[in-house]
Amino acid sequence: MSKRPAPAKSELEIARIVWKLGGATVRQVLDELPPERGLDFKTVQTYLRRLEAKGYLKTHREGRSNVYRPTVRPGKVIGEVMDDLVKSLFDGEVLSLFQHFVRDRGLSADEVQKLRQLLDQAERESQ
Amino acid sequence: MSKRPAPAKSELEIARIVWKLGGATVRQVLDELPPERGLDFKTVQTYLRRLEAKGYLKTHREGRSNVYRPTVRPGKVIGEVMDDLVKSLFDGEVLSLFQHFVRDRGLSADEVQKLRQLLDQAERESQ
DNA sequence: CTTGACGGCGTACAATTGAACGCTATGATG
DNA sequence: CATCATAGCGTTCAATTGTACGCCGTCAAG
Repeated sequence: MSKRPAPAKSELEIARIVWKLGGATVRQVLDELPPERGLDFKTVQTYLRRLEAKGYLKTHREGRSNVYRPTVRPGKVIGEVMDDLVKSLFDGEVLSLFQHFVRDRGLSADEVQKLRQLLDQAERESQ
Repeated sequence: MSKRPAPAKSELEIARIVWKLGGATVRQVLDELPPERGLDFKTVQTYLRRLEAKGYLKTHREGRSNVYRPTVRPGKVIGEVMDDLVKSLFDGEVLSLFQHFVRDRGLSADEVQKLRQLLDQAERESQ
């Protein structure tokens, strides 16, 4: 059960692109990044290598490039990151997190409405 | 407008205690930490000093101890941290974050109900 | 074939983070 | 008063993170 090291923030940014593409080379990830992000090829390469080392991606050779692909469901990774954050910022109470958004930060009417829909839907599906 | 450096995770843990107490000495923070956390006095001291350096706390002498107290509203700090996270993990879409909880992670019936209440209340207050 | 571009792999390197030590001043106690 | 514990302040130190460079092999174009 020895946990993988948590992904760093920049790593997550990269991982999300790999998830979106299902699998990708350094170049493909780089092309997918907003240009104003201004990351170097080698930098992206490093992040991908690190994600592999941490166990979030696996790689296999394809031609002269490495193709990286996910080994863990995105939802699971995001879940781990969020749980950790909720634990350290909201005493593990998801509701406190929601409270922050609804009360402190404030949601737009549109967001509120969409959130209601989400809840209705989840309820219908789960009963 | 030069932003304060974001608080690190351990720092936030400490800051939350200061917020809860309204102001605190190293010793008071230490006493408030769960004992299994196992942090040393000096370590807590370091985190408090760092929070001060980053501009989240100010300190003044009281007897032989320093009392640290907040300089920024907790909601604001949490807001900054959350915004950053939502940006890097959900493309800045708060709704995607909610989606993660409602769909992927799943909320208990109780949590759903409480969340609905939050929404109702917010709506009533804001119109 | 030679050359140049591209990519892999190892390495670098400063900043930040997590955690704590040592020296020193000071206030409480025998 | 002498001693001891406590707290401050400056420092340390390894690990992680953000970002990238250099060397080396290979494939494609002249």
